Amino acid sequence: MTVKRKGPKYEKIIDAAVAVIAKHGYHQSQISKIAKEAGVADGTIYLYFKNKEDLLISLFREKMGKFIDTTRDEIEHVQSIEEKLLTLIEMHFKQLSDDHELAIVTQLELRQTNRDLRVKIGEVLKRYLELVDQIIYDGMEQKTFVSDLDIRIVRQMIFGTIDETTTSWVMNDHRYDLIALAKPVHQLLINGLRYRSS
Amino acid sequence: MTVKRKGPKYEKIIDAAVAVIAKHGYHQSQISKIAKEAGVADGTIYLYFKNKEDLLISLFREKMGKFIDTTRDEIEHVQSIEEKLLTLIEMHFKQLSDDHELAIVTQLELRQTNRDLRVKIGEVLKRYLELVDQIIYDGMEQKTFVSDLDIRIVRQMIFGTIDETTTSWVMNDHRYDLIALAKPVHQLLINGLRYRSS
Amino acid sequence: MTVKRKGPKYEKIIDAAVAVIAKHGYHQSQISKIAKEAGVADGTIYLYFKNKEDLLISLFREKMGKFIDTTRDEIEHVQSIEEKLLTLIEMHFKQLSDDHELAIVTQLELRQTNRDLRVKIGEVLKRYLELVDQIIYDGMEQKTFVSDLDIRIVRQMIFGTIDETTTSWVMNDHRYDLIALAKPVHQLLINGLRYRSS
Amino acid sequence: MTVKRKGPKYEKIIDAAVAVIAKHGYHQSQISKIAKEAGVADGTIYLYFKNKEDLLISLFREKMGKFIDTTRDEIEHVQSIEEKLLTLIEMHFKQLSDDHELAIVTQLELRQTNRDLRVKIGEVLKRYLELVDQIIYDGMEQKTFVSDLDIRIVRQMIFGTIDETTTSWVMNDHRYDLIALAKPVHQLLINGLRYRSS
DNA sequence: TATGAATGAGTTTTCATTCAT
DNA sequence: CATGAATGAAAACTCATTCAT
Repeated sequence: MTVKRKGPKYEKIIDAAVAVIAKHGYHQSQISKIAKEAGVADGTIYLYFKNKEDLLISLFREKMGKFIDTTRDEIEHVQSIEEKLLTLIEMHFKQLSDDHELAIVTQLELRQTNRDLRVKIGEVLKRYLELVDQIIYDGMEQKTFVSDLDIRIVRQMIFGTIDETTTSWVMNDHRYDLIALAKPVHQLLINGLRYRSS
Repeated sequence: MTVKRKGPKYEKIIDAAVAVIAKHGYHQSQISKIAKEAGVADGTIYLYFKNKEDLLISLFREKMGKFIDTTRDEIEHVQSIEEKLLTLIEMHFKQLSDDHELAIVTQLELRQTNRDLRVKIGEVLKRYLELVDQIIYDGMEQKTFVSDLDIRIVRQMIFGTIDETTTSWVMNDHRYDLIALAKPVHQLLINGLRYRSS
Repeated sequence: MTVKRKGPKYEKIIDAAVAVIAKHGYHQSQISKIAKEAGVADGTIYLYFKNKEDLLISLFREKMGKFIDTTRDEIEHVQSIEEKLLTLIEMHFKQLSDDHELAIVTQLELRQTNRDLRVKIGEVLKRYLELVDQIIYDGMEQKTFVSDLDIRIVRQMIFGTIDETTTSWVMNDHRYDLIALAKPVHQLLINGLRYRSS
Repeated sequence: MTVKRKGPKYEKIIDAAVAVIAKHGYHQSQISKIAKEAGVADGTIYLYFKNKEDLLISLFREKMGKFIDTTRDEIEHVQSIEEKLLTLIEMHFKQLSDDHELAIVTQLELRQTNRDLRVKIGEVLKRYLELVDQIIYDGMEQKTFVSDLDIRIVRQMIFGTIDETTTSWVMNDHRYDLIALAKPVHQLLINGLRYRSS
């Protein structure tokens, strides 16, 4: 039994899942609750998704796919490496600022899943990390960035910083303006901690 | 019914929990499995812990407590701010390198818990983040670090980078030397990404 | 989650509960045993009842409801107060004689439940006691009964006598004809203990 | 391993059981709680009682034994049959009025036990019912009471009425004077319900 | 395509009882 | 005599998934 991966209900179910998970938390998001929110029967979900894990991965894949595509498009439109990094950060913060529910789901709730699911989520994230890697690589190439460092470490600093910043913002109930943090975060990543006189 | 929070079995049960969770994953770590590993009866666990959640929080509190205390002691023994930050990173990497099971549990498995438990884990982590904050604060005071930035952002960069680096290492099955990454990570945080001629 | 309170399985489960409790006793009547007797899965019971307590209360309410309705109907068809009382007693004895399992459940097993459940059972019984009260009240009104006594005491005598008689019959394994006791019990309640010459 | 059935701790444990059951209810009266109330260790209870059921039966036997002995003594001191019945009722109400805790335990809590235990309780009660039977028998002999009725039915009326009256009083939190009900209850049992002109 | 009633596997926790000290 | 730490059996309930309609 193969499943349909499109149709209006496909998206409706995914959006319902995001809404339900954001509102009730991962462990209180039963299939029946998601089905009700989507306005379909429980069984209908299994016409579009193989099982619950498949729904969650699909959710992450669909939402992150658009997230990554949009980010990539924006990055292409700017020239300098430093600006590309700034754009990446801005887009990250902006897109999650624009969709609080999605932010809750990706930063908090979907991390409560089991190891298997998280491995698959990691695979989706790879495409995003490749974006980061490309910026780092180009920056090193043209000597905008220091080039004697392991690219993985740099990637972990950039992603770790962005991710931690976003998670803190979500855990503080989106109380402050996340987008405003893009510039100082960018500056910090570029210039580092060291104080330089003059 | 109040519980005993000490005695040889208290520690034995916590260590058993770490071992079982590291081996089988959070969701496959039933009380009966932990009891068997600890060499006690299921009911004995409830003489020392109120319930399963209490066991997990206690686990985190005990292990993180030592982790934080050790880190603080080491930091006090060095003078310069930059060295203090290096020591913090080194201690973080060293302690988790020395205990792969604990690394798996804190970086991967204990993050799969529900919101309530994670909030309590967050409270334990606060003491660690205060260590970080102190270094940042002192560094800004004495102009070792740039001082025009929000201390929270700096904290999020430092902790996010360390945490992401550690998690990647765990997800790659501890295949490489984590401690060796302390220096380059430290350098990166201090100097930032910018290439500087001269 | 709201539950369905009707359908063929609803009744089937209640009847299974009566049978299982009558046979194995209250404390040996696990949900799994009742489900098996009813020919449904354990989980199905929770589609029709909120929890085990809800099943037991529903059982009592359904069975006692019919019991009371039938009794009331019969009482209405007789004219004199004394006959009404006799009918009440006869109906009580007859209905439990006709359903030994129900007699065991209501007289012995359901009294082993906790205070909360017994309070709710008491509320159902109230409707029965109102029947008794009505007879007493009418009897006093029209001077068929002595009227200078507390109605509560009279009610407690009538109900206490009927209930004790029934319980004894159940505890003696229904060995004798309960219905045959209706007339002498009635006579005793009406005439009292006193010997009256001629 | 045989148990000691006397000594100061034997009584202390029984009294503790009454107090704990009256206060917390039958199902919340764990051995450990009773032991604590009695000021002994859990294990000590098993030096005096075979098991928990044995403790409960012993409790009932001790308390009911005194109850019955006292009642019998009082009955012997009065002459007429009618007065003997009145004395029985008065003693019943008086003794439970004097010990509210005991009243709760015997009327409500100890009835929640399983069939086996209740059978054994029934055996203790037999001695009490024999007292009742004796009064009925003598009353019939000397034509104070009607003599054409089954003695069991009369016993069930008398005991059922007294028991139901007492239980109602306990369930109404001993709010009214139980002893005051002895006379009207007695009168009702003797004279019955029938209104007699002149 | 869609439904939703039915399934049944799986786990935490309590507490009477034991027995080494 | 007395202790109290340790034992381990036992049961209600949830929810992802199926399948007859």
